[in-house]
Amino acid sequence: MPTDHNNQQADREARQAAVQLALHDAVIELMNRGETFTELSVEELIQSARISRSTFYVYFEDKSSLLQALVDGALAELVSSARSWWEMPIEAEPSDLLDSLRPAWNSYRDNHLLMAAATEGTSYDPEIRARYYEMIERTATALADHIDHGQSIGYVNPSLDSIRTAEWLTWMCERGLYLLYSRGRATEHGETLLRSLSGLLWKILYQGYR
Amino acid sequence: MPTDHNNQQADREARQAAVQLALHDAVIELMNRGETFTELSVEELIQSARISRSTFYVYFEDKSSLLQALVDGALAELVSSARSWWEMPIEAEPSDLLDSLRPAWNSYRDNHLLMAAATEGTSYDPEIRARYYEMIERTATALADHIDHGQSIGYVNPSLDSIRTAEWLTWMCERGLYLLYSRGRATEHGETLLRSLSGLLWKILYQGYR
DNA sequence: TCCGTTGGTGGACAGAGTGTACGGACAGCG
DNA sequence: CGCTGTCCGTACACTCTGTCCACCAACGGA
Repeated sequence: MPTDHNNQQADREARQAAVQLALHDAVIELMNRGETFTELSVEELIQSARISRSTFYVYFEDKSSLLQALVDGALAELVSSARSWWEMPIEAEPSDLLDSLRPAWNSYRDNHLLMAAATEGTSYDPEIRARYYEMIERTATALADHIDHGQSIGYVNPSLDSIRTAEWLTWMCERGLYLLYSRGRATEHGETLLRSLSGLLWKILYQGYR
Repeated sequence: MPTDHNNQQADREARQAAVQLALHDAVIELMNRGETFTELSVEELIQSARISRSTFYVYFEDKSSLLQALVDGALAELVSSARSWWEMPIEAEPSDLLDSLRPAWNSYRDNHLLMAAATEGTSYDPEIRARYYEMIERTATALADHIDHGQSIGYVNPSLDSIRTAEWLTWMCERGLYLLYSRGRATEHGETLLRSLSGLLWKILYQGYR
């Protein structure tokens, strides 16, 4: 009896996952044609995903809940991929910092359409706003902790206000990535910008102390 | 005859300006209640401004052209208010940089609702996007020129790639201001963040050279 | 004063998109 | 075979946008 109930639940989840995957692919395809998620209508989505309107609303309350489902993983992955930066060894050199930024950079790159959709959703969707800003705050907190820790050990510039510095630097990274990828300039300038970012971060945080 | 024609033109412009002012006030009021410009409907706007729908469409093609008219001045003012930074004297000290940032900071603060509307409009409105990004690029270019000039004279860190550095720093400032003001945290944190921003900019650009 | 012109208004309406309800078709299971 | 669950398509009410147009008030000129 309970086993049967769990089986039904598992089946529903599998069906939802399948519908979500079809919609994910539809979103990616339509966005790759130049439309923003904001501009996409539910009609366009269901047609591209080849599901009926009724089915869409069986599994998702609205377009916002679809976006939440689509970006939750990407947001979490971005936060955790930044860990290589915080876990960089104490005796690291500038090239090590550059390498430690790549996981997060690549994570954003790989999910850049959804990340852009989330960024843009912050302006009209309270739930997306909450989730996205939570990601920003978690990243800034991790960076502030990294600064605090580095200052207590001696490899981070001790004159920095860790919280405020972490905020500014987080905003800089997040905005740069959004602008870079949403404007289709990553192919030509991505590596150059990543290197200059790494250089700036090194200069701000570590130069003279590491 | 031409004089008469010019009189009619002037009258129309005066009428348009009056309608635009009513709509500007409506926008500010509605946004101050927590709505984003994106979320505002033309219906809400005309009701708040106490004009008819037909009148709105006599003077504005759509909501986008209203926003363009509303933000053009604010965008131009922001760019020109940053000039105090570029024109800072060569022998300036950290506190001078802090002071030179205030005009732009205050300009953003005073127009923050419209600036937020423009930022958010970049995700669904090509014309707003073009204008807003032009503002960003003009600011980044002015900063890059400032860096180049400072490097040639010797008061800016010569190891910086001026173009890329200018881009990152512009994005940081722009994003910080948007997040600060759109999330209603400026009252508690504005001054602190401005000071930490100034400190970071000094450290990146001038420390050891000025 | 009268008349013509102008500008704003409100109402009507078509179209686009959203979200809901529901009947029909079909597959799977007991 | 009958029942159940799922997906589908259709219909529809609602909201909002943008357009059209008749009406009216105000104004200026003769």
